[in-house]
Amino acid sequence: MPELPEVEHLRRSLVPLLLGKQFFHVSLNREDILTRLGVKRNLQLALLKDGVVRALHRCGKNLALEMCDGRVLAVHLGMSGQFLVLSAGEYKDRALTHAHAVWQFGAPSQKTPAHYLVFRDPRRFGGITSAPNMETLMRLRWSKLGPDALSLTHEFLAACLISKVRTLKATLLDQSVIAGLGNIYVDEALFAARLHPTRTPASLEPEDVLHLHQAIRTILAHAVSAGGSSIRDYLDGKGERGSYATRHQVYGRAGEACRRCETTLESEAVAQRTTVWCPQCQAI
DNA sequence: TATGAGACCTGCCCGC
DNA sequence: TGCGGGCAGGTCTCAT
Repeated sequence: MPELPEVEHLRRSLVPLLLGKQFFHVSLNREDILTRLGVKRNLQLALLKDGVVRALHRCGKNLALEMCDGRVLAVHLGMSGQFLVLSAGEYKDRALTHAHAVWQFGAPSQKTPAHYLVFRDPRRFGGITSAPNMETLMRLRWSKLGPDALSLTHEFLAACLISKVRTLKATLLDQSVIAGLGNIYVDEALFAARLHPTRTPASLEPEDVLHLHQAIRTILAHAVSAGGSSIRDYLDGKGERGSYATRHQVYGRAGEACRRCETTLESEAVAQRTTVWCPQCQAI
């Protein structure tokens, strides 16, 4: 279930593998995973055929490949999405299921694809979006997202929480408020800030907001460094797992002892998501 | 306009 | 051992 740390780690792992490389062949095995923003006619063009990768961008949980000619392909991994770089031998050996889109790429001078970039997504909660340029992608999609959680300022967090009446959990999960947080890191941040997930943002004291801001920034930074949390499906661009799951304080630990106070962690659905908290450390 | 609830989807786990 | 049901969760759509 890739959230901001997993997508940022994926972006960093793909940069040295893809930057300056050219997509010689592309294939799309499921058309319903592709959304086109103003790229109606040529499917191959929409999928970046012949393009040379200029940059990889990220906003929240979204990743975008920008070509030297301006074309853009945005990727959302959903719950089970993977964006893998494989050698020709690995691609043939692994016979990947649910490989919805495949690009063959190599150095522009070679004219011979040496590697495969594979988008696979068994549960199909993710997808790819093509756009003629970054401006179109930003205007039609990314502008609807809140600020990226890694660059979130204390002042902005305080401002966007002040008017909200729903629960903290629901507010922090809302990508239009803050982009990048998902179920794992919201639970971890609320535990670190000692805030109960069902509290309303409007009930927070200024020091609560300060603690929450520090918790979000610290946890995300540590998670990015650790390569993210591999719970089930997540792998980075090289097919490697992240190690941050071993450092989770609450997520996935319902019924176990709190690592701070030994109280048994509780679990309940909040904002339609399984939520784990410590009733002692995170008292309402 | 803001918020909550349901649907989508499939692999995994557990109980029978 | 095999089958069936429940669970997991990010985003979109619809209802309130």
